[in-house]
Amino acid sequence: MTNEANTRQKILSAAGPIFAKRGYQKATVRDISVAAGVNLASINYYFGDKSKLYLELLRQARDHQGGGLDFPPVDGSIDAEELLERFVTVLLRKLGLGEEPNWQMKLLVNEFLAPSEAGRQIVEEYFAPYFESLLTIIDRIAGRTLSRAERLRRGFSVIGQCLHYRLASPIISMLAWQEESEGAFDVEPLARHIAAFSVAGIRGSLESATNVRQ
Amino acid sequence: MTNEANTRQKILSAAGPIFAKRGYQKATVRDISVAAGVNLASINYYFGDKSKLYLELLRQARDHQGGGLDFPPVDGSIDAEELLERFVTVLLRKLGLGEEPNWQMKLLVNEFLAPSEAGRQIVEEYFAPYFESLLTIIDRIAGRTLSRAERLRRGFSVIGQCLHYRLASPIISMLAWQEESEGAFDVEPLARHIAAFSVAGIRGSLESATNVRQ
DNA sequence: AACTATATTAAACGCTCGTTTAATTGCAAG
DNA sequence: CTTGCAATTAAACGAGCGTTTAATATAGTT
Repeated sequence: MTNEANTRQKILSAAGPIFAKRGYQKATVRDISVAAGVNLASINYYFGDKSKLYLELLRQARDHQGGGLDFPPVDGSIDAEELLERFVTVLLRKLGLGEEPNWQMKLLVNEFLAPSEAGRQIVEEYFAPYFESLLTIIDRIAGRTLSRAERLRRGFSVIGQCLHYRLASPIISMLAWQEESEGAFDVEPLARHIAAFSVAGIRGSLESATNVRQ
Repeated sequence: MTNEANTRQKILSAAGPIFAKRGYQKATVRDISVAAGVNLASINYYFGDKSKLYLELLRQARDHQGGGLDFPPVDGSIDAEELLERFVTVLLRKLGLGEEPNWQMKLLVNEFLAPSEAGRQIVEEYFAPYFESLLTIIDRIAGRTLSRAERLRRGFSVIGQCLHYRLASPIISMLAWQEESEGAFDVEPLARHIAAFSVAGIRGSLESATNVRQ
């Protein structure tokens, strides 16, 4: 009993970073067992199989994804534009701009981009509330009632800009090779740009939005 | 001689869609040989190994990526905002919104997101000119001279919005489940939204851009 | 001390993969 | 007809993978 929780926990601790770094397919149970300092067969003994271990880690990541980088509450006391910039800042940080993201966030982002059948629901449970709070910020910036489709498109425009810096980072560093761009893609200036761009975009696309058939 | 080009071509034709659909890792040489109607060993006979076949296909994709969806020339005779909307429309189509993209584009996008050592240069050669032409459109919309960093950030904001619909499509269909959103994410209305959002974003972020330290 | 349920271990199983081998075919040149 | 070379084939190789097994060790109970 004293050891059950022990090796089980050792497996979980070792597997998280490995799954996050290599992805589900390329992460091998042998690597995990070695990193955990436990026998190979222990993984199947405690978790049944590789996929169940992965699912357990995904649930852990959803439930307490460490880091303390939680989005500020969306209340009425703060300027909406300021709120958006904070939202973008936190999201960029969570996505790993500036520093390495923790394995929990990596796992969730991986599932976000290529959901497995089992992981789909978990990711939805994690991201949906954040996305909805972004939509309320957008409502306040727009200043008028938007249709569901209008809100979604503006929300995706914000999220898309942020995700791009995490997804296309190899290409970005290829194109942004100049020394003059020094620091231009650090979190703070980047968040300022995305927030300013988006505030103008949200407001500016309002008049034309009424003409868009949907 | 009559047969050399024959089986070689059969392999190339069969391998393209398979690599595009499954990705490099999950695509197996056995699947390819069966689909091509060719002996398993022929692949190594003609191409050396799996990675060299893949590289050959990547080069093919870069050189003549079919579909006739080329971006319109960026000349001065057309309104810059109109140009941007066309650019976005073509990009969304290339990315496979609305219909299945051809395997050439899929290969290039896959490499774009997770470049292999060998493929990195090929992807850069393909995307760089398109990206630069987007930057000139942005210049005209901005109406004043931008620094390299300012141009890049605005370019990435446009590209990021477009890519998001290809990358996060599973999540998007999860969040946009409503019937009222019917048609709101088809190519044309989506392109109109992204173009309008971006034009406003490009112009609106100009005044604050001067205050951003970089 | 003997028993029992649990935990750990080394080894092997069965499968898939990319690749290689060695034999055979097809065909044009001498 | 025979020689020689390119092309094709069936088969196997060897490595890596997730998983299973069967034996052993450990600790709690009576």
